[in-house]
Amino acid sequence: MLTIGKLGQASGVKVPTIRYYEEIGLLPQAERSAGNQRLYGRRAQDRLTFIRHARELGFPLDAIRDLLSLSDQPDQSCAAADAIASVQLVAVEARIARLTALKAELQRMLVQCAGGVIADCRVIEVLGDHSRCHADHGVAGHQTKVAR
Amino acid sequence: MLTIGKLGQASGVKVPTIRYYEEIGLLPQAERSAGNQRLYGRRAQDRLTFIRHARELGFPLDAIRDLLSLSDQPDQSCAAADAIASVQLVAVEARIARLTALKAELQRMLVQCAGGVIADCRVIEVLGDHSRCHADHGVAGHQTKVAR
DNA sequence: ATAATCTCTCTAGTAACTAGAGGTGCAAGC
DNA sequence: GCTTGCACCTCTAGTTACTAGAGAGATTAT
Repeated sequence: MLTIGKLGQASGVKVPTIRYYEEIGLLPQAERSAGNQRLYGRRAQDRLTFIRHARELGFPLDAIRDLLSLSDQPDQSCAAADAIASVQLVAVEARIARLTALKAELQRMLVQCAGGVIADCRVIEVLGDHSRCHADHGVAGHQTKVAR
Repeated sequence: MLTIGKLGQASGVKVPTIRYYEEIGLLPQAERSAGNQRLYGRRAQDRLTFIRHARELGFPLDAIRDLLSLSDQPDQSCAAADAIASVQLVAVEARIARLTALKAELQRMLVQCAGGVIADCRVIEVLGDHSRCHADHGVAGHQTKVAR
């Protein structure tokens, strides 16, 4: 059995994060030692590694919760797991597209700004006047969600 | 002079967001009508448009704060504004690189998962066992920041 | 035995808002 | 002139996924 610190080292997840995962029910309540300290076995370690790995692939915790409950039912079809991963893939692709457009606009701003004075600065100018901007990020109409 | 609702429509920023920007000092305290309602002139509208546009390009509010104070000093060199935009460009590029790797891994997971049963599901398997994963997202050592 | 380190709980803070409660202002229709 | 209804006001709390810190108790090493 590992203490929380050892588990953190083994899994690469910080100690407060492990406690947080327990608090929100992503990990089960840990067993406790006589002195009330958390103890973890192999199962908990595997589960935490799963969570960490999924986080690294960008899955939100809610999706991970679903994936975990799926992985507890090995006889079910994996269509649901596929669906979650597909949603994640689409989200990732959307973020990439969005960021690529931003990158182009930032590059154009910087290239055109020859390093003069603020009054002539393309960066400031483009930000202040949408008509100077080539990127299509929907200034018309209502608020568009900013992709992160 | 515009009321906050009109300003929101004109700028594409939601009303509570405008109040929030005022609260954190990104917008100055608005003038008030006799009945204590906020009123905005051309300057405030320009400033808000600037903020919105910068947000759309992914700048964090702190960077926008700096850019705004720069744009109030038209005689200064624009090197500082360039630097802020450069930092943002680097951050965007890093996020793109990160997300592109995630996308590849997700695609691989999905392609290999032929739609059987959870027990044989590549999605679940890859998440649970890092050695099955081809993506380089640093499972060794300590926690890596997850790019958004 | 004591010091150092680890762990415990609890609260609060982060970014950038969003949602809701409960109450006032104001313009238009009748 | 009055009422209806929308827009506005303030304030609190919630969101995501944690992180930081205080103050106290548990383990481990010397």
